[in-house]
Amino acid sequence: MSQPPFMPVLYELVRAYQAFESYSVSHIRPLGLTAPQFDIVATLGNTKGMSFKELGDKTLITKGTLTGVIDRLEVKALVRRVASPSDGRSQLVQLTRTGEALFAKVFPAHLNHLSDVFEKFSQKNLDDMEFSLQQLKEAFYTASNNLEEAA
Amino acid sequence: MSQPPFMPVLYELVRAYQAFESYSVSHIRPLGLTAPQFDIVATLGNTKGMSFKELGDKTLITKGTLTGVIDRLEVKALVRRVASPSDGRSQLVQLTRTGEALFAKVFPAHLNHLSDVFEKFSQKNLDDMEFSLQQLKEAFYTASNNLEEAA
DNA sequence: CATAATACGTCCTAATTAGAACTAAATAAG
DNA sequence: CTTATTTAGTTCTAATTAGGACGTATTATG
Repeated sequence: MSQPPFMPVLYELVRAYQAFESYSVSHIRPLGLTAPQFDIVATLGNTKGMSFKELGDKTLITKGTLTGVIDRLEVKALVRRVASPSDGRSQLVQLTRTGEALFAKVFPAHLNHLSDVFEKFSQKNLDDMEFSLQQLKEAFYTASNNLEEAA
Repeated sequence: MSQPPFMPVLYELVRAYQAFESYSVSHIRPLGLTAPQFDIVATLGNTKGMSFKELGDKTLITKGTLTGVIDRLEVKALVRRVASPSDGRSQLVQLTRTGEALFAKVFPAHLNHLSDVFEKFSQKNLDDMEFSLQQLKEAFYTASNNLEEAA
């Protein structure tokens, strides 16, 4: 009946993530973008574009989902699909002129919004957080790999 | 152009959360449950049931979503809706006999699945992680409240 | 007590989500 | 070179997601 010692960590992980999402969205939503849409625009900013595969790896959005998100950004004229010159299966996604303008306006503002959260933290404090989260992430990766090997 | 010092923390937060979700779902999915459905069953286990409001607060599932999740669990005969005796607006959600049996079988197994991840961590290690995540969560809460006050 | 303001859960809509089947293209194996 | 396997992106389905409108019930205000 006693609670395992790792439960508080998982509880706080979920709450912290949700708090971040909620705070982040409070700034993104009024811009007329959803969180995934903003994520895509932010990822494409200052690049020459990238494939669906690469976009998915960076944003953790799976391919099935990504098709729809890009569709909607294309309707808004913020991104465009371009056939890859090197791979006939691959589509490159790029910001349009409009998309670049939005990125230039909105991305710095979003960083500013986020920076308010971290005002009170020292660099050491941030480093400790990063380290804790890395440890957690790695532990889940390791455990996942152990499952695969067992299969 | 230089990256704000808090970006690595946010990056790791998102990755750690995703890694947790992915690992957790790998155990839940084969049981025929989705993550939110499992979350509800786990939350209702060893209780006399609770209102939608309380369920939502505990699981961070918003009301609009919760109605559908409970609907599907009711179809599976794992939970039931009961009118609240004290509040005419409120519905209590309880596990059925079947739901309790599933909880008794599946919840310990899930804890066991999760415990594999944390094997290598000392208690101090876990405490540090929890502290870091609490700090993060609180910082987002504080920043959100500041926004509200400004409005 | 009568009315106003809240609170609870449902319904609706648009978007995201993952996974599986599918088509087309590239790469590996023989 | 030909076949087999793998990979990229689209399409489809079932479920989740948040937010807002809505009806009903409760609580606060006068």
